[in-house]
Amino acid sequence: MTTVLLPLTATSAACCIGDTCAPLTREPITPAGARDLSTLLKALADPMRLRLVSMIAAHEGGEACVCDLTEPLGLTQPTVSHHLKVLTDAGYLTRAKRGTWAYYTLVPGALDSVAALLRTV
Amino acid sequence: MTTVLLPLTATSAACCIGDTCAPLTREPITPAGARDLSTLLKALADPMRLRLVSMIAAHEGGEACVCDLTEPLGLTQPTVSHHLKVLTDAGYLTRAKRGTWAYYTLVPGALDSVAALLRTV
DNA sequence: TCGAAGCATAGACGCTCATCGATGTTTCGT
DNA sequence: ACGAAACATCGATGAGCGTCTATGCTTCGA
Repeated sequence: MTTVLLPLTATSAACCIGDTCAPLTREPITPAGARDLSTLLKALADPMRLRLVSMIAAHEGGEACVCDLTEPLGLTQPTVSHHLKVLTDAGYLTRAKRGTWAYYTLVPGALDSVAALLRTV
Repeated sequence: MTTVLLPLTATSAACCIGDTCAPLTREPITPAGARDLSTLLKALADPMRLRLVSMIAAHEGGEACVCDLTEPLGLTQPTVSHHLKVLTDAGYLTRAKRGTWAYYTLVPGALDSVAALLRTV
């Protein structure tokens, strides 16, 4: 499955006026919304995938190929490719193939979208 | 295990000046930091637990007992108690027992702390 | 043209986790 | 004192996931 979930818009974020939510009794998250958000969080809820995202963002040019990421993580190449696919399918990364190399880049605003969604829960 | 992980401080958040990170080549997340953040995200990366957090926050008084949450979720009481323990151990909820009832409350700023950490990845 | 390099995919294995039924513990009425 | 109610804990089970080895596909250089 290669469905892209991001970007998502924080639709029900107009709850907090000052620094606190005045009426705490807004409506709870919908079951479908909870399922979608949990899918996004599951993709990030792994130590190696978090390090992958961070290493790609910290790499020069904001992109990195698989060969750059395998050795510092101590994982095999298929495992790294698997994690990169999970992150790409969730919408956090994009893949650009140049020659024999596959360069992965962080999607701008992807992490911020999830962070914004977290406050709407 | 009942170790409380939250609250966490976003120590390396002084990266973005305007709306974009000027040097994208900051240092990547540490392995221990990735492990801790993944633990926090794992606790939230479940549809029922997201709905629990949302339902507790939306409930009157900002608190709810187990009996309030079992029926709308369609889960058994032991399963709901299990999820509430996971969320409490992660630092998202607090437990206050009054009589035979156990009232759960959302920890203020817990979700915002994780959201802030997400942008530091 | 052919071998090598980079990467993706397939299949398998072991572990974690979500959920359940059963049971123990505590507290409140009667 | 005793039964009932609310909740936590325990043990089991089935599904999902992270990781590996093996293999296939694509691209480049000799």
